[in-house]
Amino acid sequence: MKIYPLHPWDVSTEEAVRIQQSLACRIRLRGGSALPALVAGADLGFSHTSQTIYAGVVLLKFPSLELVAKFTLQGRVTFPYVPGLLSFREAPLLLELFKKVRPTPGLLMFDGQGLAHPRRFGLACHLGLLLDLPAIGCAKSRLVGRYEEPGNQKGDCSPLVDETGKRLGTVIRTREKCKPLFVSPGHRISHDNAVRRTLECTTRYRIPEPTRLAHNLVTELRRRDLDP
DNA sequence: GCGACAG
DNA sequence: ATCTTGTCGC
Repeated sequence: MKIYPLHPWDVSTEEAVRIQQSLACRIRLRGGSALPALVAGADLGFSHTSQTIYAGVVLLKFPSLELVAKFTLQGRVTFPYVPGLLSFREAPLLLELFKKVRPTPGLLMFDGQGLAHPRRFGLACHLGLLLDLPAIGCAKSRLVGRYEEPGNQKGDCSPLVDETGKRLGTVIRTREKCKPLFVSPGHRISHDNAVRRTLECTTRYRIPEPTRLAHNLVTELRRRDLDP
């Protein structure tokens, strides 16, 4: 896949914030109505004993969600975890891995926020922009925004809004009796289509298949690399 | 100063 | 994120 190198990664936290502020205006919140043929899920796994990190990307056929390819790569962490700057910690290795991914999927799903970010530029926005593809952020918890608890049935939604009342994303009950998911557009997709695609990618688990399978992939890779 | 804070 | 067995509930 092709990557658009819009900025350096070896930066300070202050520079990282400025990069996010300068790129946020390039995010497009329209699109995603065309059915993708393939959906990609990406995730990272960390080691507790070393600085090693494991990246994984899975390609699923859509809408059948049949797994058609897996890609992995390991590297080292070079940036600390700072709420709001997650992409500077995770995106470098994921981008390296995406260079190996083929064929190019029509939609990307990430474990983290998209628009629902302090500067409206979460991980899904950052990667969606650098890969220039529709992207969705599917986070397991809230970073910013307020919301009312969604209903208890699978598919029940509640808007996530900022202090002004402007929409940042959607809180979705993807499975009964489980904590909801925080879904927001990453790039080239609308709120409604981000919600629609997320639900279409969700089966019997709380986490949508793309990111769930990508998470399983990096977890087994890490354990096969540390145990033996 | 205190609480909040994606992974 | 990561360390962990059983266990309570559907």
